[in-house]
Amino acid sequence: MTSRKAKPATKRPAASPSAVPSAAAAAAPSATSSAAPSGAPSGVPPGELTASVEDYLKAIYGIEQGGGAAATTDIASKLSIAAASVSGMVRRLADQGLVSYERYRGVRLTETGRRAALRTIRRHRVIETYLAQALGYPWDRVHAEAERLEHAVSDELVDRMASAVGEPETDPHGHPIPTREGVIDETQHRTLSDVARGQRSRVTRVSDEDSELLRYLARIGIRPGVVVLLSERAPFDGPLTLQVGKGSCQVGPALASRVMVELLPD
Amino acid sequence: MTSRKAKPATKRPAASPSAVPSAAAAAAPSATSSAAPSGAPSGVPPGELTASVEDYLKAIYGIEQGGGAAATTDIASKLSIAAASVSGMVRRLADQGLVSYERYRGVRLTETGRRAALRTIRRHRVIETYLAQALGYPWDRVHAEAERLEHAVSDELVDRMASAVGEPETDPHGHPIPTREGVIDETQHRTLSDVARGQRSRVTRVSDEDSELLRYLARIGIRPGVVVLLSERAPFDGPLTLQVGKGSCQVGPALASRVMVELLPD
DNA sequence: CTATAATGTTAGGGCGTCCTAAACTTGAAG
DNA sequence: CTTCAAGTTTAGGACGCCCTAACATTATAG
Repeated sequence: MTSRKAKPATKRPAASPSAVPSAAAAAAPSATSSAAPSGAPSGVPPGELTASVEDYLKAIYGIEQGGGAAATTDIASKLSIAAASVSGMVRRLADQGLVSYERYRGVRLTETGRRAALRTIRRHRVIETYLAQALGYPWDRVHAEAERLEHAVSDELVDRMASAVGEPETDPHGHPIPTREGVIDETQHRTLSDVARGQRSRVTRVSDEDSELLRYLARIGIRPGVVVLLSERAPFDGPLTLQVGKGSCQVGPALASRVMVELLPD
Repeated sequence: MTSRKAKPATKRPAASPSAVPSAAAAAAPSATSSAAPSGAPSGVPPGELTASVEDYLKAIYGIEQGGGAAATTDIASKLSIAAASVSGMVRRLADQGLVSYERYRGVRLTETGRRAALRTIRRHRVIETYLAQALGYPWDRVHAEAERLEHAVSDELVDRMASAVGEPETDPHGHPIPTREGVIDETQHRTLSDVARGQRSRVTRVSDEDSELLRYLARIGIRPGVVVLLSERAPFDGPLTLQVGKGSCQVGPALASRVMVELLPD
């Protein structure tokens, strides 16, 4: 439950007395796990989600962050599976009350689904951070390891790992770690591609899934916290010239779009 | 994301565990089904075993340690599944060359199966040790956590954990940890039940699966390394009286049979 | 050396997850 | 408004792993 309180009763669309608010159904933010006799189709003992389901929820969460509902094909490509398989699974997720779903219209996480997604994301990022800080894992390999471990660790272990590395707020790639309570910073950052010529910016996050990209970024000195000056940008989506530390380098748009930054004054 | 999609079977060559002392291997009399039949790629690149398969191999290894071939029902009860399910799985294990199997005659690990089992056992025990030593896990809870993690960790992570806690030779319950190369101390220890009255012995290992038992053992001071004097033994499989440290206690045969010891000279 | 008990296997299902092929929806372009 | 491509769903399979029932084999006891 990240968005404090959120919508339940407070956010009704004003005076309109028309008591036919469409299928507001899925919203039903029935508190935690308990009964929820009315809306909930079939209960899922929390913590009983399969690895697959957790992967779907994570994927859907990620897609929703960049727009409205998650489309079948987007989910499919993010998970590297066939779109047809997604259709089937999505129905099951809906049956479990984790997503709301209208055929041909995409998927949205319910509050329950969102919480489950954030729990998995927390696990993933805590594990990544722990591996890097406590076990000296290189930052380009923590993702793959966390991808498997996130489905196997207990809440207790995650909490112990988090506290062992000082309750970190971001993972090694700069992504925010949800709290135990499911609160996460959802600020959208712009990427290096959005930075104007002459602008200085500070790297906040980098895409973490591509190991090779991460190794390259490390080599040219780009990691969260580093300040970058975009000194030149070739036209037609050409390469950008960057000043990083006391060196400089040129990067293509594919890389630039994977580096998130915040603009610095002046 | 997890890349499923196992179409072009192009996985890593699965780093072979270096110096393996000769593979006496499956050259045994008429190995059931040695190689993959033509056509269907039924070969299993090592390291691609499912969690279930790893559990079976571990169970079979454990049963073989206490006698010859592993019986279907023993495997079933160790894994808490129906005997019929074991029959089916065992056939699949044989197809993969992990066990040799003769109907109605029980199962034996092949050399390949044995190595796989030991790798899983190494993972399990390294994880247990790491959790206890590096993260302060209580010894009665490491087993359950390791039981899930053992199927998810990479070899690299296991090695890093092992080296972080000083390449331990035993887990927190005293069980020997196989080396990377699959070498393990298979000495059979006697249990407290086998100790004669007046004998002193040193605890070497304790059964690790029962969390309650472990808590109780901790309470009465029994852990690997501790010296115990068996001062009294009631007849008819009755309780034993032990001197542990400067205290004394009485324990029943169920507990005594779960504590492994080595006898001390008088 | 038979009965019967213990043990093991086959038959027939079910669930979860994935796949390909084929049909259907939707939305945008003509 | 029709047409078509892109996106989505259904149909029909497959595989892994589990289950219960029923049947087969082996072991044991009289």
